[in-house]
Amino acid sequence: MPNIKDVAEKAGVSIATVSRVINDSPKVKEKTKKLILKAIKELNFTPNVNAQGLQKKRTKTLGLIFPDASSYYFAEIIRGINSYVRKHGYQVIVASSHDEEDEVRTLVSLLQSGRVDGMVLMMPSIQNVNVFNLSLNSVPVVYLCTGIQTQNSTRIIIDNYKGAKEITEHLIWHCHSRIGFIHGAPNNYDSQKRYLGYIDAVHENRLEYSILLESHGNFTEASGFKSAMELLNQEPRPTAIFAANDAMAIGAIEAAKRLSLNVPKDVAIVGFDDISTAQYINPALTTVSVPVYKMGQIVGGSIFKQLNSKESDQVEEKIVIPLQIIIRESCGCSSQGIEKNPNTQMDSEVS
Amino acid sequence: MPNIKDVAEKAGVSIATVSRVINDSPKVKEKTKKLILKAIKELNFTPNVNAQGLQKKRTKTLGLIFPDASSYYFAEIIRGINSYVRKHGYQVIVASSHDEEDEVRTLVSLLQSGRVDGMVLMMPSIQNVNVFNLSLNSVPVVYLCTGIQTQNSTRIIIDNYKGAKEITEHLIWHCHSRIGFIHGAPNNYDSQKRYLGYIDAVHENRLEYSILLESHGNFTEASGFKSAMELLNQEPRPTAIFAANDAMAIGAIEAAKRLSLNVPKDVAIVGFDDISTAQYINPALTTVSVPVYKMGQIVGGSIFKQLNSKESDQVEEKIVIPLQIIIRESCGCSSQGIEKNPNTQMDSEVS
DNA sequence: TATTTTAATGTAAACGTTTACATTTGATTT
DNA sequence: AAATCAAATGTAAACGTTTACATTAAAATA
Repeated sequence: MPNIKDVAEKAGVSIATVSRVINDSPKVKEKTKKLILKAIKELNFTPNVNAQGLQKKRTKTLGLIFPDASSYYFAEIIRGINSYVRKHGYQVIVASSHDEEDEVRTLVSLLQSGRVDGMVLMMPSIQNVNVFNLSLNSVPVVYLCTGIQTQNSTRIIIDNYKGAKEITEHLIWHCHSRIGFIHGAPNNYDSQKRYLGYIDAVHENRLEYSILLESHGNFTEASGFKSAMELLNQEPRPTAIFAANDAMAIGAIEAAKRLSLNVPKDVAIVGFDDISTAQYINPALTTVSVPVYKMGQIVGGSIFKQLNSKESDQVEEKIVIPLQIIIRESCGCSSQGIEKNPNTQMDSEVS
Repeated sequence: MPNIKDVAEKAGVSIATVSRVINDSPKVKEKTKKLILKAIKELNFTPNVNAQGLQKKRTKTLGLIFPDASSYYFAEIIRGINSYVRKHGYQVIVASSHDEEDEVRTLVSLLQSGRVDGMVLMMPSIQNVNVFNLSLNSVPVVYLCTGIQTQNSTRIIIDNYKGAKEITEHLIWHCHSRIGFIHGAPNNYDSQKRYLGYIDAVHENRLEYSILLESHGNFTEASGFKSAMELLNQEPRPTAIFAANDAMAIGAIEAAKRLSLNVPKDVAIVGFDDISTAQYINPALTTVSVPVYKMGQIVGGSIFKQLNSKESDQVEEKIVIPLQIIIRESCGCSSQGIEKNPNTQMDSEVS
């Protein structure tokens, strides 16, 4: 594999000059530049990133850490981040991990070893907050969908609260008064915020409330099935269920079918996320759409902003991404959307 | 950030000895080893990977290149590869790209720049075969789901042919005699192999065949819809359709519904891949399941095998992964599977 | 033309490791 | 106790870049 020295020899210049054209420094005569470019092309030379990284302390690599479970977000967000970031010549290292300790270890080692210039951390679980403020100083880190707020880092979250409140209000608009809620995994940030949106909508509209209307899942379809079973076997049973994510909503729909209940007539069911399956199940799922791909762009943008700012002027930042509720059939609106509730736009940002 | 020198000073030894314990060389006295380990822990030292990579010419990083489109495989295969590879202390760089040229550029630069020790290349499109044999010599590369066979590289493919043939035969077992086929993207390797399986099943069973039974999509749901429309508007219309992937099969089901045809009564529809949506649509989709996660393991294993072998004894290898057909409702079997065709196990490997 | 100024290029040290080789230490044999 | 050998450690060069500083070449001024 050719190195900078080979290029220098071939072009009849010093390696410093070659390095200058690689990093396109302005101070190289046009003629020599051409010469060097030609040599580079002829030798098919590519600078060694390890050597560059060693010198510059910049690797042009970003690290992403994702929870093992949420493979739907996974693909889309990676794509979003990747497509944005590659325009700037950056690469992306991904690491998924199940347990949190594992995750932190990976994270710290990626950063400390100089492998990455910045990190994106998706950490929806809210335990072990303290593990963090660790050693991430001076390295750009973006926290995605997490309750943790650390100093000098940016946090990007989706407007869970507003989305949940609006979709609950949509159910209320359908004249439901006993609305059940299925929680996601315990300690999960998103789930908790969604619950807050639900409960506020319920209270503000003076609906009936009881602890019996709450059930606890863990974001899987199976847990949604089980939780819905519990809710629907009560007397009187809820006339609507809001599950903290789509997978559980789908499980809930199965449960309703199992109990020979018609969705949405006997019980309306809505979810959160707008996973691709949502539009295909029967009835098509009314849910809150999370613009995962766009999120990727925002994440990338934020990292670069941090990368290009002085250490001193790094500020905490919190970016809230607005969501949109998607009306389909499972809420009781017809599939053609004739009965559509007009009050579904989201523009403010509360969380 | 502390470096090896700091550790050496703190432990009162030379950097060479520290390096030895980092790479756990056997020739360090137990006592000094303990001393050094302690210093490492106290300083919270992590070796700089750029410096290591520069010296050792090993980065402990693998590159994955994926086509931009197939985001379903994406997540699962990454997870599989990642989980396998991290046990060996490796990281994974992902790059997705739409056009092929882009892809090749990324690939070559990743390799030449010393960023990765090996590559996984998912390249289902069969054009530009020549672009390849380029400069990938001596670097472990695994080609995934591609028709390209290069020297000194491993190719891992799924048993498209057998899966397609079996699912077609399943339709024949249901007494269908006019079976339509919807092609995937032009030049796509998987699609072509699946077509071969289809056509052989049709011919071997002496079914009616006509070019009118073929239609061309591009793997998207929309294209499946359009292609199915063409097929179903013919007279006499096919009584069954095999789409080269699930997304198109789902589109085809929509098309049937639009034409007020009952699936599977009026027309049976089957797909390929077993994407997660497949089990939720109505009717649930009969399809061929591709064990994506397991594929990841196999890929990782193959890369390591290459990494640990001498340059000389690298051999071409072709690994064929067996698939399994999943009987659901859209073929005409009842959802309980009472009518299940017993002849659905796959054990041999032909492709 | 001689002198100053500016632009272009070159020299060499640094970045943080690994490792062949040299040296020291300690144990074993005579 | 001296001589030999093995084990443990240290020294220094190398990996391929970047960049501050030094030098040379070219242009502008006197």
